[in-house]
Amino acid sequence: MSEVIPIKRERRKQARPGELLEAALSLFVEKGFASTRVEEVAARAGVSKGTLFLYYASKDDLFKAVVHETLAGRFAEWNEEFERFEGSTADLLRYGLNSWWERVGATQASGITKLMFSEARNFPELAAYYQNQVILPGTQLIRRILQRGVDRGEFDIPDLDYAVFSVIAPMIHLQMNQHSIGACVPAAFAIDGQRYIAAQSEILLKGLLQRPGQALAGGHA
Amino acid sequence: MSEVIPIKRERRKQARPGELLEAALSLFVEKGFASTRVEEVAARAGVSKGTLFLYYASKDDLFKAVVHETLAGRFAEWNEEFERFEGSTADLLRYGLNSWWERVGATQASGITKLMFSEARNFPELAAYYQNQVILPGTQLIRRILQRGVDRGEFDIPDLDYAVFSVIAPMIHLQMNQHSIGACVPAAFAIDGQRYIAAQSEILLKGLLQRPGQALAGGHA
Amino acid sequence: MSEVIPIKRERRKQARPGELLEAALSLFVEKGFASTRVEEVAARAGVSKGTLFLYYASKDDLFKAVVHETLAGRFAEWNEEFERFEGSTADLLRYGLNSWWERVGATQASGITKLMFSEARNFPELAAYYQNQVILPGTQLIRRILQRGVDRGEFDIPDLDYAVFSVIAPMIHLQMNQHSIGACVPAAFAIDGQRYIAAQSEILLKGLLQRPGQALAGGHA
Amino acid sequence: MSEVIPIKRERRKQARPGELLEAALSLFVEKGFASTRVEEVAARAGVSKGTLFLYYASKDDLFKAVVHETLAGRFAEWNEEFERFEGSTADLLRYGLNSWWERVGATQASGITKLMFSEARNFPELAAYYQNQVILPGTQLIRRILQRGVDRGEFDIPDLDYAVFSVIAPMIHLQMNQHSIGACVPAAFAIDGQRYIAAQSEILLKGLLQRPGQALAGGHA
DNA sequence: AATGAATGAGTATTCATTCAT
DNA sequence: AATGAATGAATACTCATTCAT
Repeated sequence: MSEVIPIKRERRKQARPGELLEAALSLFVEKGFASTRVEEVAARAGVSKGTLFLYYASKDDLFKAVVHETLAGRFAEWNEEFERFEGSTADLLRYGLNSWWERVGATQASGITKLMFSEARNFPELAAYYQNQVILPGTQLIRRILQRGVDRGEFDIPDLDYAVFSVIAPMIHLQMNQHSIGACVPAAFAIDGQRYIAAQSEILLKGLLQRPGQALAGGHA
Repeated sequence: MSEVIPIKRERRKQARPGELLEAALSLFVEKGFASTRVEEVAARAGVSKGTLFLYYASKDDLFKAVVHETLAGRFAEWNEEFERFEGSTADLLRYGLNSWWERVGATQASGITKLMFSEARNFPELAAYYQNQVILPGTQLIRRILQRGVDRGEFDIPDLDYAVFSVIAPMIHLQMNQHSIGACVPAAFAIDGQRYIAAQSEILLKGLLQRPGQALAGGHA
Repeated sequence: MSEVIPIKRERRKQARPGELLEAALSLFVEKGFASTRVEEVAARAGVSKGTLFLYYASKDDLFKAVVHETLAGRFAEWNEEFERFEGSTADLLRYGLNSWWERVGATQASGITKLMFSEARNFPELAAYYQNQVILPGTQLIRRILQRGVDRGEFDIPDLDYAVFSVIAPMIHLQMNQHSIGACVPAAFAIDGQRYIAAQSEILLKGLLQRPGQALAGGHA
Repeated sequence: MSEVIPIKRERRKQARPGELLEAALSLFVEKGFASTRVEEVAARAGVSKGTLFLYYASKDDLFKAVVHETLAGRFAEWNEEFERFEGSTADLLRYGLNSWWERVGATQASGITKLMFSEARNFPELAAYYQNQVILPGTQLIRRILQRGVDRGEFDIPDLDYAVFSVIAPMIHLQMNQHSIGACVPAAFAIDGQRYIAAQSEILLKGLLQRPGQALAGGHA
């Protein structure tokens, strides 16, 4: 009874930065950084313009905070998870892509990719950060998975370094689409993420798997 | 003697709109629509700000013109070319991807993709245009190629509608990368387009091709 | 044990307004009224912004309080002191200037002059107050001293009303300099107040004193 | 008749910077730098806000330009003029002070002094410039005049370095007054510049002149 | 057609002031 | 009394657009 329950003001203060970042992410993704007014961000977060500047010193700072917050320490957890996986590498890859879809692709967080690709050249410093925090660890994670397949005799991959893009490309494409053209187009044309992931997984896996007793028919049959 | 000058001037005058569009495309791709100043566009095209407005009524109009100009009638020619192709569908696909790389991917024109994905939500009207002029015809072109493979017993494609993305995704990814992160990152990390196309082609084709006498090992071998 | 704290607090509380005025005076003098943020004033006084507004209803009010506090009842004491002086009027003037230097010129209080001259036109009401509380009484005090010299046959002053400025001008100049250019300039260029007062006193007195048996050589020799 | 007379637009363009500086000087003097809005300056110069920024990149830049413009090369001319003077040094000093009053003290230009003293600490870079362009040359000019008087046996000046302030102080005081308190006070209290200069000149000269056959009565008669 | 001077609506940012705690 | 989070009016500065030349 005498316990001091955190009251309105206090509770809100704690929540402010997060609410602002969420609002900023969605608006930056929607309209781009330059076309988003800080006042809109503040309004969507339910505060006044002045309050935003209490937490972030400038619009640029806000952008940086959005990127850091959304990306920070994404991969530690996943690395572990995949390290412990015990099934076939094909299943690992399927599982990975589906997990990614559920945890990232289908959520707000996926917008950050569109944001980075759209604004990279205006924020080279952030582009470098993204390269180091997302692209490199992501690429390495995928590379380790593919390597596992090769090591276990499951996969046959001539150019391992570039094969990772077979996994990355659909993820990028799906995210970019969702947050741009896909959002402007009648529902009939919209891409179904789950079906997309399923279809790509199967083609991709068939493309990677070792085929007992035969070489690729390729080239000039 | 008095002939040379008028010719030069005339040619210049004729060239203006094109020079402006070219300048605009590269700047829009570099910095985004909102962060590009019309004065920069004019300067890069070698004319004054006022002159730009002689040709395009507004910055938005300029953007639309850039998109229309860059996209107009892209596919008619290709459709025919592919219709006449006589080799295997695998080769057709390889040829298509390489052609695309040479004629689009490796050129300025590839920037339009980044532009469209970045700005779609601010120009829904253009997004629709892009959908109709590029995405639909492009998708259909690819779909026809895949269908050809299926019809001829070369390919085995469970979900044809979504299989087209296996071809599209790498093209999108490559273009987006080139004009964003890829442009901000040390050369060592840069992606080699030709190698990228080659690697993806082979994985993709292996993933699509009919495999005599066996089903996909899938799931839980 | 429980006595010490309340005393401290009490003393603090009593001291607040004074600490705030002191902080405000020095900051206003340093940076001007408009460029000084109330938050800085509060910080320098060791309280929060909100607390300042507990004591002064607005920034303007704070400014007025600074001026009133610093100027209030400056002259009553001096008038008496000078009234009782018994030596020569030259000595009285010397004594007056040196006293002023010690009690005002060399102290924080001198800043108020810079402040008033800088801000007068934005605070005409305060300018009037300053005119009445400082300029008029100051002028009259000096005028009485000069009159004393004339009455006692020590001084020869053709235009008594404007002669007072001979005394005032160096004081103003010295104060203005101290709190502006003088504060921005290498020590080598700085003006030594005491030497300044001494030098001006002597020239001034020589300029005022009766010269037995001869007229000014001046003008049209 | 066929002569191309500079037309409205062109003529105005040439005049712009000067008109802006004039407007800025008077407003800065009136209200201080911080309290003057650039829009007011533009309005007083008869142009829009945007136009001001066409000529001066920032409000700070405008301020610097005002100072430079008003002060630049003030002293070259005067130095020469005084070098050629042939009368008594007393007359030279009288002439100098009256010239100064007519050419500077009574004009808009005098406001710059108030401006510099008020804003020096916010623009240390300009304070240094003022020190070098105005205070130093001004001091030296006056010192040379006083030295001339000493050299010719006209003046008796114990502390020459600080004696210059006897000349400077009234000029500063007069200017400061004019542009601050003096502008806020009923006409009855206003200082008459010419009378001020006259009164100070005579007291000052009497204070500087050699007195044949007697020392200063001073100190302790 | 071409220029570039001029405009003013639009936007990021600051800061005096309020008020819930 | 004291705090400091929140506000929003105020202001410097930008840039698409106009238009006289």
